[in-house]
Amino acid sequence: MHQGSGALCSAVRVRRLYTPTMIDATSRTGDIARWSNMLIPTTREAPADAETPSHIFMARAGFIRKVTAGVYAYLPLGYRVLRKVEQIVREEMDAAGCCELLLPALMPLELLKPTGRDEAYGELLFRLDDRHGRGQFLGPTHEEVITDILQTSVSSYKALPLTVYQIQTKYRDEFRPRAGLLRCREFIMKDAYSFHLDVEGPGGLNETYDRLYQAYTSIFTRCGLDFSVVEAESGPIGGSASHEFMVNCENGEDTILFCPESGYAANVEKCEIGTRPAPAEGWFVGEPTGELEEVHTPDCPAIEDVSRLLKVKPDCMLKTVVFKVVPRNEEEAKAYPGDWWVVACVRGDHEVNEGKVRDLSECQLELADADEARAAGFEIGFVSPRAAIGKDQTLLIVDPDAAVGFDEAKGKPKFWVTGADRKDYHIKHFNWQRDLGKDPVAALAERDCKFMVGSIRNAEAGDPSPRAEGAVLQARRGIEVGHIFKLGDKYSKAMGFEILDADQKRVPVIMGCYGIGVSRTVAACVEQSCDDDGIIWPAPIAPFHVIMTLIKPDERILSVADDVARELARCGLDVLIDDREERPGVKFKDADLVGMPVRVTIGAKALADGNVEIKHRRDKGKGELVPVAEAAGRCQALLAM
RNA sequence: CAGGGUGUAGCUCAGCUUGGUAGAGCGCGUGGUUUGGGUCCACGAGGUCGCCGGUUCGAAUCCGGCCACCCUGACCA
Repeated sequence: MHQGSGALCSAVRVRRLYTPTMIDATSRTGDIARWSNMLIPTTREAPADAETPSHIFMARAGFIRKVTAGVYAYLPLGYRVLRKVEQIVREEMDAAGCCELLLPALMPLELLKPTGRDEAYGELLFRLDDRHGRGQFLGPTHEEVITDILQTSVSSYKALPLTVYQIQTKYRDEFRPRAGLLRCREFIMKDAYSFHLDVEGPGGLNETYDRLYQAYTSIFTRCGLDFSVVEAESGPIGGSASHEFMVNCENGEDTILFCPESGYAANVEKCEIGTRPAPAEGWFVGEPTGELEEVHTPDCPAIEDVSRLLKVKPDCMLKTVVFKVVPRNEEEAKAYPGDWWVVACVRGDHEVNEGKVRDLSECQLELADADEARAAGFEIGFVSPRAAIGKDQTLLIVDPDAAVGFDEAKGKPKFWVTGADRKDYHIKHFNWQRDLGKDPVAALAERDCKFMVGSIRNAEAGDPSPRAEGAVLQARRGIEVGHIFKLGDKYSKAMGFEILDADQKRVPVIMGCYGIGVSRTVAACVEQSCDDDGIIWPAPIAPFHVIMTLIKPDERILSVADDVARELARCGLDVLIDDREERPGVKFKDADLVGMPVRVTIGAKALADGNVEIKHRRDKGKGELVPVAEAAGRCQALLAM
């Protein structure tokens, strides 16, 4: 848990906010391009595999082209957006005191041996053999290389703290790439790594972590995104504290939960649940609902199957999941010989959260292999909490929502269905006190070390907030665009990266790592900002700020267009002149599709009075008539809105 | 990885059940027409029907194998 940054830990939901000064912050001269000179293959129809708005529109508008599953070419307009996002990332990273470098994408497999990530990454890792038969891989992230480089180039504590970053193509052989740029096998990522002597204090990890938290907030704000920051699990990269930056979007793959009272927000994997008080009668207390009855449930290992077959709601069922203890080191393996098990029991409509089971049991766990568990007496698919009773090396944890014998809402004893611990059978009228095989109330009272009640399920909307009395969690979907981690000494220890401190003591270096999915951010922008006609780019990352639609591009009109474009460019605006010999309707449709924030229409009629038409992409209709001389100013004003 | 589905023109798809050597719309080219929200008309170019094998006089179509792509799910049994 990240300590000491108070407000930073709470959810920050940032409104779309960008100002004109951001557009021409560098006071550079804008670009001018003619459509006829560019590759912008717009289409009326989307590719059959495109389903989400960002995928459909970026394909139709000619920003990207699929080359193979999860691999895309960035066409000129797409590449311009990508570069603009990259530039924002660069500016903010540099401002936060980080320095840019470029690591290789292709690396030797041996590099992952010390941290064991060649195994840990498994199938996700893109592997290949070179002509000499040496194992190579394409980098999914770069902790090992950068640690290796720093190890051989930084030998004094005086060089720390240090934060380096790169913007690189990453490779992950996803099970299932999907949704265009949102989940790719090849994608662009900014990854940063920081190195410290300490966690706390000046120059420590926390200081950099907080600074990059702020930098990320600036980056996504400048990109025009509506996003939330949530507490997160650190996942396969490992480490302690971690925050995710989530674009708020219904199409997102991640579920986040937040407390409207306290501002607490977390990924569903991580989200804590507020106290769920014991029933008035106490845990497990309640009369049986009937005789214990065994029912034949062939081929129904899943809750859903049984629920359908027996016409029993999942919230009247107990789901029992078996984990095997994995010794964390040789000491543990020696202290606890043989197989140890943790049995987690939750209500049928809930999901077991492995992280919570791990924390409560204080053991490293993995889901038990079905055959192995059967051999140990757990009839996987038909397990009940009874299976944990009477076994020596087995801990049973029951979630509060499952640990009830009396249904307070209905005012009568709780009816339970659970496995019969025998293939193809379940039991009805399970009663904790009568049928468990030991007295759960007494076991709790005497603090039986093999039995406990604890919060071990994923949080859901409607659960009590862990941070505000009486408040209730709400759910929202999001797209993860940034993730920051405190790694601690995980990598430096594994790779033996130690350094002499001021007291001449060898200490492992403390690390942090910080990622931004650059290409995913581009897609997330489209998800969040489009309408039926196409994309509506936020000005700071639009491929061009202005599209100039020429109704009939004859010499005179072209000359006026060039003049206006030069003036706009002088103000720092990028201009795309649609000079194609196309019907006006086609050009208007394409202008809406590609989504430049401002359109300047130049036609003979308005021009006769010295006017052009200017409108924002969000506004319908023809736009307002503006004298040619005032066009640049009007465009800037619109972009600032 | 499991389950389902699809591969036919640059794109979106029909044709396959019931075998006879391939179609539409969009796009593309030429000519005309039109010129402020995907004009209209005519003519035209473009396909080893994913690959390999089998059945057959004959296969886009039937059978087998492979490959690619897509959807759903996914350590919760």
